[in-house]
Amino acid sequence: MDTSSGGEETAKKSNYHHGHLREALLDAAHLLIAEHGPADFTLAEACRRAGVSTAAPYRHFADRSALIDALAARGFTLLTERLRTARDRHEQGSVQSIVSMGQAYVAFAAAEPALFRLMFGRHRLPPPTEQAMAEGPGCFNVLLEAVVTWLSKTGGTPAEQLDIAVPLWTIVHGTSHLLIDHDFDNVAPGTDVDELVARATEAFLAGASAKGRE
Amino acid sequence: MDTSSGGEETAKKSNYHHGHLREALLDAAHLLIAEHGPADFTLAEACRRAGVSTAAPYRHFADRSALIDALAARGFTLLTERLRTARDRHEQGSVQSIVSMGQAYVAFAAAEPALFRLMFGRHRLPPPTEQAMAEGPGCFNVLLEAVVTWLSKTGGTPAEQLDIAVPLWTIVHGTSHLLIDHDFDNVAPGTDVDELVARATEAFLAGASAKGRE
DNA sequence: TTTGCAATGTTAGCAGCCCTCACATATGTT
DNA sequence: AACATATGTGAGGGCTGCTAACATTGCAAA
Repeated sequence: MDTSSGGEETAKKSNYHHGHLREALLDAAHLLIAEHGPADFTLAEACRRAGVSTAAPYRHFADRSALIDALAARGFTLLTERLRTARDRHEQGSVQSIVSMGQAYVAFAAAEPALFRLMFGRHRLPPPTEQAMAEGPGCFNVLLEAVVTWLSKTGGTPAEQLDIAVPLWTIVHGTSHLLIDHDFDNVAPGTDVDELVARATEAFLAGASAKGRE
Repeated sequence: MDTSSGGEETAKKSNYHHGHLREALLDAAHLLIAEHGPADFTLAEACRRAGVSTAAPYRHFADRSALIDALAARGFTLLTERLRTARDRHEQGSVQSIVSMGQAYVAFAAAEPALFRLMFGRHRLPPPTEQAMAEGPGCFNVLLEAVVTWLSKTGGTPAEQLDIAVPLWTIVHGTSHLLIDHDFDNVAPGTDVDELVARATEAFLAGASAKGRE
């Protein structure tokens, strides 16, 4: 992802016009929410880090929350990539492949807790953005495809894909939240989330395919 | 929960000293976060609703986030009650009883999304409060007990309780978050969360007990 | 090349928020 | 009755998001 690769000196001539302000603000915001959490994120501080006045962002974003939305969009792109990579480490449609995706999902949340919260936490009632409609599914589709393949191997039908994929999603999504909110610490300290995901996924798939067969 | 039962007129003599300010502020805050979300909650607005100056809260709470913590504590008490009630609607340690608890968990999140986010979203690194240590588990223990009973019926051992209870928790917790963040809307609109919880829970328990027996 | 316009930056300033401090008022104890 | 304590108020500092008017730059047509 590293968007700041080599910039900085390519066009240092003017210093009145920043040049990459939009990206610079997103980078600064990314660092800030990682440090202080999404709630305490301050537009003014991001401006300071980008070396720019507090009015500058409004040339690139409608308001504070628009910047945050843009950051979330970045996150979905990143997560989708990670899921594809994880999926491709094992045979298409295998349980291992599905488990691997789940582990990658949780690992992403663990590595970028603030970003993860941002992505899923903007509970905006306003019309689900076009973008959100495209990103969310884009991400979920990676799982759906794998599930369809798995179903075809275990004698299921594509019609059941949501019955399988959604519960799997809840498992890894719940694990992610509980992990980054430190809720395992009080209740089950030292939880190995990779193993947790693997066992829960395998048990669910076993139970689900057994049920389908009865 | 209605904490304001009958108050208001019992001691209306002075009106300089409010009398129930702490509770009144919590009630106002509860309403406000339900209306505008936890992020946009404003201490000043809560003061306005309670009919009090913006300096008054600091006689009862260290700061804004202390008030929010108190609200979260209320939430855990409430959730624990709901779980107990749900559990007792079916035979002790039955799958139905466990499913019922999961559905109550999700129903709580659906009814009080802002409160739910508050309870689990305060990712404070500062020492896990004594209270948090007591509340979190207090809540989780309701599930743990049911799982132990279930294990004893299906030939498992109490040592496996976390291996069963934690995945179940991730399912309902993930379902709750995805539901209140409207993430099902894009991907699986019209999802019946009660059925989702029931099927996921049953499939997981079936798969887990089959695995234990092999 | 020069001129003009659109893009992108700045400063100044408003309103709102959290929080503190000094002061006012009620409560209850001796 | 007198004091100590608890709980309220008002004023104000520092920060924030955002807007408006102005300044600077880059680009494209004349």
